[in-house]
Order: sequence, then structure tokens, then C-alpha cells
Amino acid sequence: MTAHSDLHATLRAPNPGCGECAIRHRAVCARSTPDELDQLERMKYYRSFPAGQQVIWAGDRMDFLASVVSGVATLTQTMEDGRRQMIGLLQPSDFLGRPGRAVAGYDVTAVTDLVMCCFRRKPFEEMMLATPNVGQRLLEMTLDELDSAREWMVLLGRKTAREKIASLLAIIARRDARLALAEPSGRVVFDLPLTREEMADYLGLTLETVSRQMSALRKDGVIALDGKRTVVIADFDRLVEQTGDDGAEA
Amino acid sequence: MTAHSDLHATLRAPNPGCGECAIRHRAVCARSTPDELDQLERMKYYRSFPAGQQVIWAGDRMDFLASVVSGVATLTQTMEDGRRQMIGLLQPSDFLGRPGRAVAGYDVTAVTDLVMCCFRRKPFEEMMLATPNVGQRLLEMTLDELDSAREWMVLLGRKTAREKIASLLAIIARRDARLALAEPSGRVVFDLPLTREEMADYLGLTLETVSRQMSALRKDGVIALDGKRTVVIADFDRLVEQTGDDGAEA
DNA sequence: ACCAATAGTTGACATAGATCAAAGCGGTGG
DNA sequence: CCACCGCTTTGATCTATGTCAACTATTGGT
Repeated sequence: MTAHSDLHATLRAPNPGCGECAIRHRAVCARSTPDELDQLERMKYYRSFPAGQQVIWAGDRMDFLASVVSGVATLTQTMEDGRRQMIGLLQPSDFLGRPGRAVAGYDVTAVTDLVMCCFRRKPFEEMMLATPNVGQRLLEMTLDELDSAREWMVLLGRKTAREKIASLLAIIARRDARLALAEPSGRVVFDLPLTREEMADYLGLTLETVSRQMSALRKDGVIALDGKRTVVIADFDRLVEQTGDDGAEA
Repeated sequence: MTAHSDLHATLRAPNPGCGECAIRHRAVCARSTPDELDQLERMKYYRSFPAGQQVIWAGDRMDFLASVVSGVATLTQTMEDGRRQMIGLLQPSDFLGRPGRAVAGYDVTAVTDLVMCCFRRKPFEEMMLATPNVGQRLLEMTLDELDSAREWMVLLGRKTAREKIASLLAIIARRDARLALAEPSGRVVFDLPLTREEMADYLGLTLETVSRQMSALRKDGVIALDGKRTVVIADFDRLVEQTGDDGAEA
């Protein structure tokens, strides 16, 4: 949980220095020189969003680009008749926005309390032209995102409901482990940041199917639930066997 | 790789100059200076592949990066039990390979006769570090690919079989039109570069469902077929209505 | 403490698309 | 010219997942 003061509103939070930043070594700024960090420092501001709040609507003008500092945000696309598909899940150090395009392509929502480090668009884009480090790092990050989007396409196009759920759980477990700099194995415990409906939007399923498959995995002893949101995995490898892919994946 | 030389094999084609290159203004080299083009000229070689030939297998070492000059190639991922999902469709000017990672992540197949302009990895990567134009252009192209991967995720996760087929036809029609620098509208005619099975792999369907939906669209007068592969669209807007999205898409 | 609201579960039933099977249709090589 | 092969179409049936609906559990407000 994070600082927000009044009720439902976006907050401009105080501006920690890049030196102490938790995502310093993974974010767009990972390769920036001290001099560049100074510049970034001058164009940046923190914003917080409470869980559930919309960060951006598709079609909105976005005058900033940003790194997620803490919390989780989703990117979703909604069809005219209301069908929704999640197309991205932003975690700490992930980047939001597209240099060179000021109009958002999709909805962005804070699913947990969220803190973002926002860069004013104009100076950020100028910096990308003037010096290579940010751009090079962003290319690398974008290639990684493209890879995971492609893995996601396999999930959406070819996996069964059970495999989809297992894959999502494995992804979240891996991400949590990564923040702790470990590879998950054996017993793993984590909190689901998503509701059943959000999981369904992620997986191209209905929330009922998600619920049923969670129950099935529980009945089969692959997972256990502590409350609705805390997931206990007795044996991580056993979970990975249910994902349909060969374990060697990212 | 894969230098092999005989009958059904890859051909090293003569090396046209960048000056006359058809994809010069859209490919990774779009922003390169004459000086940089000279450098690229020295690190590049053309290769041709006949329709149906595998360009790369997932896990192969790739000592080059490349632009598609002409023809169409697919990127596909195969699960252990044989389920396949197409995760990319490379058209002229599209880029293949990942700077900084020499191992292919997925299978690449020529679905039509294919010509690629290959760059030796080492000098290409050095050039990306030394000068910004290639890297900046590649970032832009990668962001575009990420956008279309995300559109694709919506298709895979939420569209009906009929909408998927209509979407694919619209995408191919748009691509063909783009090469002729026009927006499709009214009557459009094009050749499908894919078999029914490849379409199915693209769309997360079976080939039977693809065939049935093609027949249904034909019966409903949305499309007409001339042979199996030539598609005639009487009214492009009518097709777009069947895609499920609001026409304003890329 | 209670109520209302939100999130999740479970059941009964419907259906889009998968699966299994057979047959048509062009091409190509003998 | 025929036989074969890859591709496609079409039909009959099956099934995973969606839909609709009722019920339960949890949470936060008064």
C-alpha cells in the first residue's frame, strides 16, 4: 500500500531522487549516466493512483511517459459491444507510453495502488534524440515486451482454460520471485493482484470459467487458496507441468 | 545456418545497391545517411528462399539480422504436442532477428518465394552502437509490431471465427494496398499468401473452421473467390463491418 | 451489528468451434 | 490420359467453454 491522501484522487507525490530509486537498474533509465539522470530528475514527477483508478483512457492525450515504480497496472482494449481483452500487465520498472505518439492507444488502469515516475514528454523525447542510452534501453525493453506478447498469443490462441490459468499463475509467481531475485521452485506463496474478472480479461475467458478452473486446480492439489487472493503452490514444477509449455520458457 | 547451396536450397542472390532498393524508405535503413548506407552495403548479402522453405528453426543460431525485401514469411511457435500458433507475419520491409540475441526464438518459414536482405550480426550491432539512426528506426518498427501484436491478442482472445477471418482478410487487403500506397475501399482484389491451415494457425482456429467461415462469407456475398487463393471483395467497408472492430483501426 | 455492495462459487443448459470422416478439385509427373 | 497428392470443402457428431441464474462469502459503511 502506498501514499495517497485524499480519497479517490491522483496524487502528486514527493519526488525521490534517482539515486535511491528501487527500479533504477531495470527501468528505461537503467543505462543513463549520472549526467543524464540529472536531466531526468528535472523532467520527472511522481504520481500515485489508488487501486481501481483509471490512469488513462484510450484516445486521451498523454503528455507524459512513465515508469511503474510500484504496484500493477493493466492495459486493456474494449470492443464496441463491450468485449474486453487485456493486452498488457505493467509491473514495477515497466514503461508506459509511446515516444512520438501523444495519443493513448488503450485504457490503462491501476489494479493495485500504483506509483509512477512520469517524464514530461517534450524533454524526454528530446533527450532520446540527443543521447542514445534511453533509446537503446527502451528498444531492449520493447523487444522483451514483444516476446512476451507473442507468448501471450500462443496462450490465447492455443491453450486450454486450465493451461491458461496455470500459465498466468506461473507468470505471476515468476515475477514476484524476480523482484526477490530468485527462481521459483518448490513451495511458492503469492498474492493475486487481479480479480477473477481481470484474470478472465487477461486470458480470453469468462470469469465463471476462471473460477471453475481455479477450483479444479485446487481440487487436484496443484494450488491451495488462503482467502480468495492468496495462492499457495506446493510444488512449482507441478504447476508448470499444467501450463502446456516445456518449462524452459521465460 | 545454413549456408547450403543446392536445388531446393537457399540462394545467395546478387547484391543490388541500396539506392535502387524497393524497401529503402520503409525498412530499418530508412533513416540512414548515404554514409551509413555504404557501411550497410558492405555488411549485407541477399538470400532467396522458395515458397515453403524453412528459414530458421527455433533455437538455431542466427548470425544475421535481415529485412524482408519481397515475399511473405511467418513466425510460428509450436507446443510440445504439436499445437501451432502463428505469432508474426513478415512482409516486405519488416525486420527479422533480435539485436543482442543470436538464438532464434521461433520458427521462420517462407510462405511465398522470399528475398531477404541479410546483415552480418557483428557489424550491424556495432553500427547500432556507433550511430543512432538504425536503432531509432528499429525502435519505431518494434513499437509498431508491438501494437499489432496487441491487436492480434484482441482477435485471438475475443473475436468469433467469422470476425477473425474478416479481420485477416482486411489486414491482407490493407497491406497490399499499402504497397500500392492506397487506402482500400470499394472493390478490392488480392491473392491470399496462406493456405487454410496457415490461416488457421494465424487465427487460433482449425482449418475446417476457416474453410467453413470462408464459405459462409462467400454465401453472404461479403467475399467472392476466384480459384482457391484469389479473393474478390466487392465492398471493403462491408468486410470491415464483419471484423468486430470500429473501422478506425490501423 | 446489520445492510448493501462487491467478489466469488456452483449448477443447468446452450452453443461455437473442434474432431472425425468422407469426398471433391486441381495440378503434376509418369 | 490417368493416378496420385496436397489442398479444400462439407457433413455428422462431440465437447469445452459460454451463458444465465442462484447462492455464498467478504468487506465497508452507517
